[in-house]
Amino acid sequence: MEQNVIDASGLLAISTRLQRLSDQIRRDGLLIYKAFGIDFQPKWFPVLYTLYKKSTMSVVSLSDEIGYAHPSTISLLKELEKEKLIRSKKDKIDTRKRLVELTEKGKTLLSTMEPVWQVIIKATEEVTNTENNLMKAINEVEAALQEKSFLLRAQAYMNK
Amino acid sequence: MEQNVIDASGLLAISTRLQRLSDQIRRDGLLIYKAFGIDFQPKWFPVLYTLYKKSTMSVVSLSDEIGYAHPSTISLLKELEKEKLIRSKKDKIDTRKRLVELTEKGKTLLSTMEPVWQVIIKATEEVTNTENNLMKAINEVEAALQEKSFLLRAQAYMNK
DNA sequence: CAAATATATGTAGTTAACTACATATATTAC
DNA sequence: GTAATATATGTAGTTAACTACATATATTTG
Repeated sequence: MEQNVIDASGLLAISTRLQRLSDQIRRDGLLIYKAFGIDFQPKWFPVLYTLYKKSTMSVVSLSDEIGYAHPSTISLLKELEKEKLIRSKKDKIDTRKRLVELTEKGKTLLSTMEPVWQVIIKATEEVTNTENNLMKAINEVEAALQEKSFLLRAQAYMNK
Repeated sequence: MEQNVIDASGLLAISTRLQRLSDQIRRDGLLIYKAFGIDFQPKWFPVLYTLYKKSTMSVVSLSDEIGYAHPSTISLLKELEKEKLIRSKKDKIDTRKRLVELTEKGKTLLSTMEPVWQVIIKATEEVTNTENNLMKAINEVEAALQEKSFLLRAQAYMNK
């Protein structure tokens, strides 16, 4: 009985729990990069890694790829441009588009990060490979939400 | 092979993924309350629910209970006080302490929220009860981090 | 019991995402 | 081929957590 109350509280506070965990991991991530003497912020990862894989992308396609609203991507790109890790140029065909790519400095940084990534990946695996795997759980939940939103699911229960 | 790259990328971007999911769930939570015509923000939940369970608490003990830094709690309490959902009084014994409790309005709101919670709980269960249960995964990861931090685990790999 | 330390609360400023709105260019439809 | 619509980018302001610092009161120690 009391267990139900606790479960309810946990479920209702799930966004809070997720955010706290996110903050915690990000702070430690930053410390790990520092310990390796690398000037890199965890929040840069999705943008830089995507450009590393895909070479050249427009702002919106990059945003879609990493799952961010485009203004968030723009502000990350501003930082990365200031750090000279990326550069951008106009698309000759569709002049609305700004094409973004890694600079040499960016490519060099990403390759020097390889060993750090190995460490982070191992530590993350160690922490998340519990009975219920967190990464897989996130993937599954995101897939479920894509199929039918939280709000629609709730509304189905409301109409009963 | 490609699968490994995707996994590595996912693991490295874990804080980003967690935060995005958190944002998404919170936004939908707000919409659900709105749909019920209840003036309630998801972020209020941990504070109000804890006060509902424990009656009266100081600012710091409340913060510890919900796992927030105390300034975050103070700013939530300010909002809740403005909404007249909570009130506070000095601790007669230890005058440094501010004791916080629900007002009648707060208690009434929480009881009218009971049916909404049921809907949210059901929708959340539906979304999170996949093969790897998200709530359980969070609990497991938080327990693992409490035992040994992410940074310490990474450092163990660095020294090899 | 006075000084040093610890604890409780509070304020100011930061961060990293967001939404809403604005503008420029491209595409589609008549 | 022009008008209407859609798409791409950008700016401004918001949000909800945080850290760092400041102050007041309690507790501990010599």
